[in-house]
Amino acid sequence: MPELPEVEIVRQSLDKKVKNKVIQKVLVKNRKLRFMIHSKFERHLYKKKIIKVDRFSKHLILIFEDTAGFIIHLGMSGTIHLYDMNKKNIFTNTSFYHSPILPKKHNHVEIKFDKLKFIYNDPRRFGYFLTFNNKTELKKKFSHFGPEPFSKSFNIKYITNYFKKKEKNIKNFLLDQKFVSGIGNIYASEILFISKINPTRKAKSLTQNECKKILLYSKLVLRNAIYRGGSSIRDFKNINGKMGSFQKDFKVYQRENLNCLKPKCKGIIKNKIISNRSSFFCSSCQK
DNA sequence: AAGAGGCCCTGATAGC
DNA sequence: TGCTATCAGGGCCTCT
Repeated sequence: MPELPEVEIVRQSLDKKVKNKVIQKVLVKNRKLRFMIHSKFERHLYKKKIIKVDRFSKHLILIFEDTAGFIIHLGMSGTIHLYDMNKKNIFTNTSFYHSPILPKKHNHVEIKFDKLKFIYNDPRRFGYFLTFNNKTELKKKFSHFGPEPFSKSFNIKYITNYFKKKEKNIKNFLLDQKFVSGIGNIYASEILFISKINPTRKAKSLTQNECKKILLYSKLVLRNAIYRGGSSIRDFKNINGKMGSFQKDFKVYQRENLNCLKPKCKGIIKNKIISNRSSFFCSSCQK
């Protein structure tokens, strides 16, 4: 479900809630996720104090006092729910059921802090947990990932070099985490719309100016989405239960057959399946 | 080496 | 009401 902006919203909220809290108990109810949750997972977390919740790309990184920690990837349907035993409050980042009730089915991991319970729920099981013992190990986990859009190494030289001789379409590159990490199917369509680039264009065919647009608008679209609190597709909520509002800004995503929102453009938004993923674009103004 | 396609899952929704 | 088909925001693996 979540792309970089949604994960960032979860990170911000989660950081406030679990920072400086000590893990008292870990209960793994179902180890089957994309990768099996390691048998040492519980022991790895037990009695550890979380000093920070960080993020890289679509990964949450929970860091302990001793620089060890663990990574959470939410996959398509992973959600995090926090139950505050003092206030009897439930904080949830997403709710598929429009309900503030804690989910019953598909809870995989429960982490208990003093007066606070963390629940990881994932119906489709595309998410995963990974542990690391120190900074070097953490760095290694992300060594095969490309830069985030906000990174200095994601620059015009990097993009133009990368696209040389690349036959694959630009849409697939925006989704390719080895090229740039953090963009998913929604924002890929949005970035290409603002850049006025057709998703089916071969990467090598992009001009220097078009590469600049990819660079600029990748940053802009994601920043704006974070600012707006993430997207609310199927009721995305941040961990305080507040709805994100970026979906109000969608220019093409899920707007099939509607008018193009570019001023004076008479185009209609199309949905073309590219590599088995829907791609929304205006065939009139995206060249 | 790059690129295409299959596949891992459950649940919501649409159409009959 | 119940069946079936289709689709979903991710990304790994295998094959060519």
